Amino acid sequence: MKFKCISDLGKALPEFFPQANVNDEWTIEAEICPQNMEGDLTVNCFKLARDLKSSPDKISDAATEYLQNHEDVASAEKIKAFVNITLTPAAVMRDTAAIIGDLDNAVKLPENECRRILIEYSAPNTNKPQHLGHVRNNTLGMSLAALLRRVGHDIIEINLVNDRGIHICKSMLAYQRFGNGVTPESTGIKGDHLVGDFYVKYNDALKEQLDELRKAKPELADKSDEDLFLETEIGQATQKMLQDWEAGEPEVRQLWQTMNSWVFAGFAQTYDTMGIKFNHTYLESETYLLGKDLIAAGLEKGVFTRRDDGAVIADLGKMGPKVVLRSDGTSVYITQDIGTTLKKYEDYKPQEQVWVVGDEQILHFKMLFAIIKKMGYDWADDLYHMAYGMVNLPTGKMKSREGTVVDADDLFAEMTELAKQATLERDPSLTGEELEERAAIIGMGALKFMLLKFNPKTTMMFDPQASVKFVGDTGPYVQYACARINSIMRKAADKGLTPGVDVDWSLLTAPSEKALAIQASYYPATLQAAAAKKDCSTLVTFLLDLAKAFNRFYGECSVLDADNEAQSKARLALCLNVRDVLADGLGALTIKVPEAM
RNA sequence: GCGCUAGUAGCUCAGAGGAUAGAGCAACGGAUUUCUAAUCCGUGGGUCGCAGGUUCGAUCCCUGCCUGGCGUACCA
Repeated sequence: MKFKCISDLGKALPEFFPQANVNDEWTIEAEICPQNMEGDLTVNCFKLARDLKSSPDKISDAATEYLQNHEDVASAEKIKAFVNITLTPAAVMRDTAAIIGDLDNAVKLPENECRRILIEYSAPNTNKPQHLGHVRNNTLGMSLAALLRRVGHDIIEINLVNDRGIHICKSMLAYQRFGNGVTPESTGIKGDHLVGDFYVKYNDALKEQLDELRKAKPELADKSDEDLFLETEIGQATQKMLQDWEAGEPEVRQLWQTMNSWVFAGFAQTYDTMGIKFNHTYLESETYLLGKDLIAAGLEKGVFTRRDDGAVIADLGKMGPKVVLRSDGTSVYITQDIGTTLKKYEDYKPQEQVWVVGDEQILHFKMLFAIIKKMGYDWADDLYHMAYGMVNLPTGKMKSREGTVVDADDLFAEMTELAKQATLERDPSLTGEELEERAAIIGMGALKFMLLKFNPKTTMMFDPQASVKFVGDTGPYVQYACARINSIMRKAADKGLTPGVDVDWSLLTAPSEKALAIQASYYPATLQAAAAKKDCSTLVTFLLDLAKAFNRFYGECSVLDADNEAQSKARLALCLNVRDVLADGLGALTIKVPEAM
């Protein structure tokens, strides 16, 4: 399918082995030959043994003999049960250019495999600004959306903002008591940060009252903060505020509206910096009552049962019983999620729903999906929790109490500033919008790339010192490869050099040229595999490998100063294809490419 | 206790049963009158947590153990 000699080999091999258990659809794959081995591609015959019902040794003998006589093959060498193939330069370039020259086509899934997928991510609370943990979530969510969209799926990006509840009332209460009527305008502080400051003030005040309480009543000293919350004056006042909110008390509602609007304005700015555009934002204040009716209906149908203590539960077999409605009739977390899951289904009729949510909620989502299934919705099988690990710092976990939380906006500003300094070092003449834009692209590219490099499920370490660099396995490394190609293109254009239509691929014989073309040709398969696994990190690895292959080529082969003009044109054509692949891949991760660096 | 998850170079991480286990950073040594050195080339660095098992072949699968993280709410 990809390389002609490999697909020919796939057709020919079964003829050598009449006992083979294969049909006409049977194909074989070649891998890129390891660096330390002689060859361009390698066929692993161990893997073919089962289908061909013969020994790896005999298969590799047959494959080697067949390939040695193939017109595209310069040499084929058998080592153990591997066949290492060196292709003729013309064959390499013909086969790879066919793929990368028609990227759009190569990358898209067949229409019947394209689905409508709803992805929910970010899901912040409106009581404080976003931090590094949100940045990982946002990056994973937006990149997954872009990746799936690139292979042809119809993607809907959803945010569900937690804008109500006791924690929201905490910042509101602190503002009432200590706010003196300040606003984002009067202080010049970004709205979400201003509200977050009051959340901090609240916790300080609460801690003070808890300390006093424990001093006054030594018998309570061992109780947890949670247990003592309603024993404090401020705790009671907060509880009262939540009740007033639920009763629709105008003054509380007004304050809530005002402070939330500050936070939303702040979030909008954060999302804009990252390049996030949600198709829709649900507000929990509008959805938090949704699940209750469903529970009542399910109770009648026998999906749920009422326990002796009055709580409604779902029996989830091995996972045990799960309370879906408290004995006082109020909702729990999962009740709302049941409601919003159905609401999202009704609103968008997706064929698949994805939640980008931390891995501490794995069990919660298993239960949610089991409940939806139990309620009789077959599409419950197409619900997917993309669980990702926490972000730790060299000092340990991020803790707001210890002030170690890395703020999202601060981080963006820092990355951009460092990118700006690095950019100015190379080109001091840059100023104004061009400088700002380039710094933003490089800084944000470095940050997103760094976060996407890790497998989503791993608990990752964020080292501010190391993460802030732009050398090595970084986004700017890949961007830089693109910038180098752009520069070559500009100079080529100055000389009136264009690839033209009749590229003579046979002129590209250097090992680094062949390796570059072969690496690039694996892009569509890599992209589709990453999409199938919902894992951007494999694409990141691929782009690094490709950029590395390009930089090696760059050092070895001159485009503008080649042996002759035909070779220059061929190399230029190769470079253009590579740049398209790199830019396309970064685009599928929502990372932009600067024109120059 | 039970469940999930991780343990790979000094550090951060890749390695969907296959070759002599890789990359970046850090260390050391080289490359620029040359299409951008945010680059390239090289050197050193490993009992893949430990012990068994399955297999022609195990970092990968199975079992047990050790160590860390998370979960096990009528919290979200």
